[in-house]
Amino acid sequence: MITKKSKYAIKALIYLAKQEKMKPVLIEEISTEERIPKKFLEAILLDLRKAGILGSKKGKGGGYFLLKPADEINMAEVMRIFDGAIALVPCVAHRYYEPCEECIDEITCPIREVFRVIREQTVATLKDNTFAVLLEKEKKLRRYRK
Amino acid sequence: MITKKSKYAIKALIYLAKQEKMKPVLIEEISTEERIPKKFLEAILLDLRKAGILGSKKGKGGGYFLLKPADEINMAEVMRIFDGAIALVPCVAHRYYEPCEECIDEITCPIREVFRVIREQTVATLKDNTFAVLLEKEKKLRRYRK
DNA sequence: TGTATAATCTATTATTATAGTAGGGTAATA
DNA sequence: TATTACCCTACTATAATAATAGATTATACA
Repeated sequence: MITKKSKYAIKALIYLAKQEKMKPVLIEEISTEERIPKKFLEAILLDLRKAGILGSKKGKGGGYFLLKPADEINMAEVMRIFDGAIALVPCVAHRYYEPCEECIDEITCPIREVFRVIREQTVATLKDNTFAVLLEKEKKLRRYRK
Repeated sequence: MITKKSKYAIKALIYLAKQEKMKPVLIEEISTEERIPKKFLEAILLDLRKAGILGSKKGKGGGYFLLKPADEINMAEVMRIFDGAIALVPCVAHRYYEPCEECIDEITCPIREVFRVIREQTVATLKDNTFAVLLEKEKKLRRYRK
């Protein structure tokens, strides 16, 4: 399961992607609109800034804003920031590789291949979903609802 | 990430699938051969028995054995026993459905669809991998190694 | 230049899940 | 009928998650 941090981060980024470009948005506003605990959101936005996804401005008229266009940010990179590896076992992770500690022989491990395939499928799907795509999906869903 | 319980369960089942059919294997033997803490393994095998995957026999000559042929047991059902839902968010889980507690509106949630696709891909891959398939894979990997 | 504003940093805490361990009880079989 | 091996209950250590509290720093603007 994905963590709340990842989910909150995705929600906050969708909210920011809807804004006028580069216009800073208050933590307070995102917190209220998306119902995310303010202090918790603070830490999340800070991580997104450190990862180079968001920019920030202090003082009056300050806030957070996207540093890149919405079609250049995808769900895979966001989830990796907060949840680490996307793979279900560390031995097939791409950026967070580690041998499975209980593994006797990685080379002949038959389940490794299975989890490698799953990781590739999952990463591909997450990468396809940029925040531009997510905005489009939300628009469509809202139309169908009416 | 998958839990150790799931990994140990898969390893134990592979070990049992290699045995002469219906011949009970001691917990002690599986524990030693697969390097799984014995007491921990006991609980795992018990869960597999309660799930109808394994049978057991007490007393001398007893032990655990597969109740079904290896091609009728797959990784998805095993992982569900120990890790619960395979989905990355509860709102797209098949057998363990729950609304996401922080979700404002499930109908217009754009990430739900993404995680639904990922769940379907993952489950399909896990289901393809029956324990008969895993045994075949292991054989192949051993051949290539030499 | 001062002050309100808003992000940033440092610490602490509650809760839950994981990964075991300990020790005895119970049932089947030679 | 003693042995063998499964079965059950309870406990514990560690780590991760999901927060909260309070002090600090940077910035705009009057």
